[in-house]
Amino acid sequence: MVGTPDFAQMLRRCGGRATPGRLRLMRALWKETAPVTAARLQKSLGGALNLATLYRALDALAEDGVVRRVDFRHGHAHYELAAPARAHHHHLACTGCGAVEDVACTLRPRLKRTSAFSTITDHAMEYFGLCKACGARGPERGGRIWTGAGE
Amino acid sequence: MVGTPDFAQMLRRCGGRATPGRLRLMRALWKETAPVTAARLQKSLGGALNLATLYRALDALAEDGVVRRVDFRHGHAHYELAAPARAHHHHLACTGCGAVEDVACTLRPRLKRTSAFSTITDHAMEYFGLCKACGARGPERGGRIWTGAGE
DNA sequence: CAATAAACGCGAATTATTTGCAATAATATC
DNA sequence: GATATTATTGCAAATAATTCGCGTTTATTG
Ligand SMILES: [Mn+2]
Ligand SMILES: [Mn+2]
Ligand SMILES: [Zn+2]
Ligand SMILES: [Zn+2]
Repeated sequence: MVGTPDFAQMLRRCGGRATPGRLRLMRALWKETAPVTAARLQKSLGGALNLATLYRALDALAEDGVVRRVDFRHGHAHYELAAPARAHHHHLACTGCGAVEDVACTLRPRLKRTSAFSTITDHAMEYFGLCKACGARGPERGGRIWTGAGE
Repeated sequence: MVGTPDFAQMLRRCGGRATPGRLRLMRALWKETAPVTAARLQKSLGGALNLATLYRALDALAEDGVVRRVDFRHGHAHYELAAPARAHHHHLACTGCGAVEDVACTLRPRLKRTSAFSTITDHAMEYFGLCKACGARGPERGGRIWTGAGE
């Protein structure tokens, strides 16, 4: 992971097309140092992509695990590059100024002193998976069963 | 924590008023077994509270830490009773059917086999706190500094 | 009981995100 | 390289969750 990853190949491997728009999107995400909003991303792309298109691309990429959606409790989503471009990790967000610091995922986060943060006032941790019933039902073709509609 | 907590006192201790609406809200939350949406909560209250009022109450309560906002990646928030009524914990949510299971917070979550779930496909973990700059600045009267407006 | 500020309902406004649809362009095939 | 197939795109309109303004009610305090 020395130079820039081959995004074109990465996109195609996920069953997508390497369009100029998505390539720019990947490169823009690659440069980011912290999760960004769709709106900010669009600006950073010089408005190259329509916002609706951008959301669609991000959704597709998140679906494939190439992009990770992050919730900082701001009322909107943030996105960042995930595997295989970037190693799995978590975040520490400042509720005061919005500063974000990466945190390694030890799955044993007895957070030690961190350089840029003084206090940890709260944390969120949610696990996602399949209950036995759904797991037994097998990977229903197409994935997602429960859409969340109405709840 | 044998019987029902004294919600009236709990509300007043947080600088709020023990209105019939908020008392019913607390009792409704107390009965819930998993985080619920504002809309669902309103129904469970028989529409006793206006949705806007409900959101205002939930915000205030979350502010005081009495209520915890949970993100299950459904595009809307879920709420549940927190301290001192309920012990701190986390969740395991089924992306298939939406089933939710509580997970103890060991801060060392090497998730062992759990009863109702077969697989854990993903998890989210975000920490919140204050960076050194904000921490040094002290608890600005009123709390929140960064509103997230515009980002 | 009167004063004060919190809480309420209602309707309108915001915001993030999604969708329908017709036009384009990337990939696979020939 | 030309062609068929299908994903992607832009744009405008639609949703859905959450918030706000404001005039009215009511809990709390003394
Ligand atoms: Mn990160
Ligand atoms: Mn719970
Ligand atoms: Zn800060
Ligand atoms: Zn399930």
